[in-house]
This record gives sequence, C-alpha cells and structure tokens, in this order.
Amino acid sequence: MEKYIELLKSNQIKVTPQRLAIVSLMDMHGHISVREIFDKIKANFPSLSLATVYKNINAMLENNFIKELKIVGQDAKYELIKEAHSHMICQKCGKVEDIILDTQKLAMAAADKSAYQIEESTVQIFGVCPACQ
Amino acid sequence: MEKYIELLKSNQIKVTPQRLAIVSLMDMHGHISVREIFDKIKANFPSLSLATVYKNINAMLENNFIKELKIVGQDAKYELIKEAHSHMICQKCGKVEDIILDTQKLAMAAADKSAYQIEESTVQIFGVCPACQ
DNA sequence: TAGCTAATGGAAAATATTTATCATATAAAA
DNA sequence: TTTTATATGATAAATATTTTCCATTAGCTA
Repeated sequence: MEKYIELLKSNQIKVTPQRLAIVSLMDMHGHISVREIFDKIKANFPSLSLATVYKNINAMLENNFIKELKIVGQDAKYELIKEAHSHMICQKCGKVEDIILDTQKLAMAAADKSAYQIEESTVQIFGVCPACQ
Repeated sequence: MEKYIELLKSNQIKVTPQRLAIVSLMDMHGHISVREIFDKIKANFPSLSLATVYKNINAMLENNFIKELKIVGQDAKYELIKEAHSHMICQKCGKVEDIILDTQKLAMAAADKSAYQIEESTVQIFGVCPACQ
C-alpha cells in the first residue's frame, strides 16, 4: 500500500482512500474499465460515487501515470504506466495480459518506410489463451 | 464503382446507393468513423439517415468485410478488410495511414512466450507525420 | 489541531451513442 | 413488368457515457 501512497504523492495528488483503491485495483488487476473499477470498489466501499471514479481517472490521465487502452470489442481500459509492453488478448474470455516483446525492429522499419518521427507503438496480439483452448 | 457493387453482391447484401456511398468512402478515405461517414455522405446525399449508416455498418461487420479499428484519443473507425497491415497515427493531426510491416516475428515471439494460440495482431505506430513535423 | 483547499457523494443534467418503429420506397427475382 | 422481400428515412426511444453542481467531508500544511 505504501507504494501507492508514494505514487500519488509523487504526482502531487492528494492521497484519499478512493484513489488508493483505484490505483491498487489497477495494479492488481492490470487493465480495468471505469465500470469495473466502480463496481469492484463499490462492493467494499459502498459510498463510492461514479463521479469520483471519473474525476480521478481524468486526473490520473492528466498527470500521466495511467494510460488508456482500447481493444476492439471491449470497453476502454486503464492501466498504470510501467515498463513498455504489449498485450495478449484472449478472443474467447476477453482476458488481457501483458507480454514483453521486442518492438524495436518494428518501430525502426516503420520509421524507414514512413518518414514519421516515431514516438511509441502499441501491439495487441489476439488469440486463445491456454485456459480457453 | 463496379468493384464496390461486386463487393456487396459477393456478400449477399443488396446494392443500394447508400451502401455504395459508404463502401466507396471507406475505400477512398481508408479509416472513417460513423459520424464522419454520416456527415460526408449527407453533404451530397441529404436524405441519408444516421440509422441507415448504423444498420449498414453492423451488417458489414457481420458479413465480415469491414473491421473496426480503435485508436486511443479517437472515435472508433472502420475500414475495408484487405491485405494485413499496420497503422501509423499522427499524434498532431490524427491522420491514420496504412503501412505494411512484417509482424511475423513478433507473432512468433508472442506464441513462444505465451502459450496462446495466436490468431492475429494489431500494430499501431504513433508519431508525427512528415506534414506536421 | 486549526484552517485552508481540494476531494467526495449523490443527484441531475448534459452528451453521446445506438436501436426500435413503421410507413414508404426500392432492389432484384420471377 | 409485377411481385416480394428488404432497405430507407425520420423520429423517438432506449442506452450509455461523462460532466456539473454544491453541500459536506477530509487531507494536509503550518
């Protein structure tokens, strides 16, 4: 829990139980939608308001320590910013998992072919997870 | 125009002026949102209804000849299904362009690391396009 | 711990998105 | 052509999403 307190403090945003709940849920769960955040936290914390979730998600996006993740067929999800990684998505159960892949060569190839000034890349791999096979 | 007629016919969906407009716009424009489709076509075709656009987008998704594309910070977009490709997205002007990249190695690496049965992958490269630099 | 500032909750309102309804029009097969 | 099944348009309605308001509560600094 201490690390979540530090995370909030280092971003100059007040430490509240609601924010700790959101941040720790994101860290545990990995990728989670506004609706899921609200429902899961509300179970243990009935006074939580959806407005609070939205306000905090927005604040965290602005402070740049979470990022939005869009996946075809799913609601927008949010995750803590951490080491660069790609996502594996199960087409059966919808699960999203992190995977570290080397995307350097891909980015270089894109730079060569395109004349874009490359900033970052997003890789999503769709398939069927071991549990669903 | 003939090729769009063929595309619709080969998918057992009736050829209507509205559908031809949608399909040809998608082909020209590459990636386009429901709202953009509606606004652009409506300019030359004032009787077009938004409901018609939705119904057709849904029918085309079901018939599997268009696909949805989600990009952080943008509305959902749709494109005709064609040769596998990745997307370059300009962070300044929002433009989306196709680019052919070799994603084979990445998919293989993902398969090795994950035990997923890989079906497909989505690669989005974000950067600044030549015109915006 | 007192005081200031910001966060929260609860509700409503504002937006946005998507679907349903149904009378009319039209594509395509006979 | 005529017929039939389907698509369209216009609107309303249903959903979904996000923001606003403001009184109350609670972090946090001094």
